[in-house]
Amino acid sequence: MARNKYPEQTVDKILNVSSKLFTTKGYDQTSIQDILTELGMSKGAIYHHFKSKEDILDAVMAKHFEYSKELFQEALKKGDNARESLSYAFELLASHKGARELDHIIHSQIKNPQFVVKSLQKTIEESAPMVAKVLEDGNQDHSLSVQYPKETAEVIMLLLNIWINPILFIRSEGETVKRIEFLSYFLKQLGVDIISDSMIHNLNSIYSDIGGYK
Amino acid sequence: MARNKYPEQTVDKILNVSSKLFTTKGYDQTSIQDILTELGMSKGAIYHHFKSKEDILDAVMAKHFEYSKELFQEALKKGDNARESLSYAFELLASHKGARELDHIIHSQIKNPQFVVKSLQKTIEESAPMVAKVLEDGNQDHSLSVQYPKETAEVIMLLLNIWINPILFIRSEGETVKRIEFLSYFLKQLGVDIISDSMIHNLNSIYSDIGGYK
DNA sequence: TTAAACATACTGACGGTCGGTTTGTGAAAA
DNA sequence: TTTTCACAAACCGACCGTCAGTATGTTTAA
Repeated sequence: MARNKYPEQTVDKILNVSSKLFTTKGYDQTSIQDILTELGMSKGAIYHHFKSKEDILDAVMAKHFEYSKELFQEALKKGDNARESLSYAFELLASHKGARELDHIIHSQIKNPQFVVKSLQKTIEESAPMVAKVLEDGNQDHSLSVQYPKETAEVIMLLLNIWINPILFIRSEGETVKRIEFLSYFLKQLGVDIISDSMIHNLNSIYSDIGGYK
Repeated sequence: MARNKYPEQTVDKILNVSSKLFTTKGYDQTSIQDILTELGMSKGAIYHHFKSKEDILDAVMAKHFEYSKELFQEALKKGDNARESLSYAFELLASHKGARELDHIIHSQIKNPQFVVKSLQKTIEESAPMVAKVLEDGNQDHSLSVQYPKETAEVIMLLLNIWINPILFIRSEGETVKRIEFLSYFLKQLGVDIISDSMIHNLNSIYSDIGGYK
């Protein structure tokens, strides 16, 4: 089989299988051959579409972030003002439905230093600016009052992704609840009162399901 | 040469050379052979003392954290109360003298996902508890008033290590200054008023020297 | 017919293993 | 006290399997 009519489908297949293997086995522990075997393809195929293994990882990450970006933007459309919009968006991301999609990624981060670092960078470069914009909107429509919107946004996303998410650090359920409470508390101090009790409950039950607790 | 009288010296040599190579070339980019060549030793020697390449990395990290731990504990002895002690300790860590020791480590993190993740874990598991204890002391002697000492400590150390440190994210000098200001501001909100203007200035000039700015 | 889309055989480097060698050490024998 | 010797720690280096990446060929849509 050569000269496929729809090479984009091939690229998609490669990304899907790679994503699955990277997140289940870990990036280092997944060989190109593993991907090829599962795909029933050849090395020529993969190296025709991607220039290196890391190039595949980058594409996988980009795809996932693209998805959560759309999810987030969609949720932002709800609510009467910026504060409510942001609340909705977080609630959605924290809901089972939304989080499930990212389950296997989140869960496998500990095995994947590469994943952690890449997702850190994407968090700062892509997610945080979106949140920052909403915070600034909130300052405009007076639903929020945030002194450092850009920095606050980065810290929120950073803490959510690597501190509260119970993957990097094995801990008990209670500890995660306290972290979420802390985030809520300190966001209030900063004039961002968006985390509801139901959201704390939701977040915690998600993390509990994922199995990050000892 | 076999059956060296002082094997600890051999272990030390291995760790020193490994640390240097890991931090200059990156962990993945440093081969066991690179280490052996620089040491003038054999594979048998290295695999006699360490069970794997990652085992060497762990030992290197442990050694560095041991050093900064001692530095921190020493600084804590100064000051009339917990708040002042903590201020001193941060000031020391932020000073040129103290930070220089960690220069090459910090500077090379971007090349080293393994380094970032390991240092994240060490930060939470070792550094943060030390800071948390001081915060609690501060609650006792009424020099501080912190509602969530444990969580606050973790967030401080996390932000210092991976958010303010301009290694993971290339940025301009002004952006780092703003992050430090933000940290100072939000610590005050949390009842931890320990970051002085001179410290902000110091931190920034350090990061500037290291060359994390574009 | 041309170039994109694959296939296949191969290369070099790397982490780790393993059988073997050297030598410090502690205790028994002289 | 001195000598001897068994043992294990320290070290050597050839070798192996694996893996990312390459060189070169073959097929087929346009």
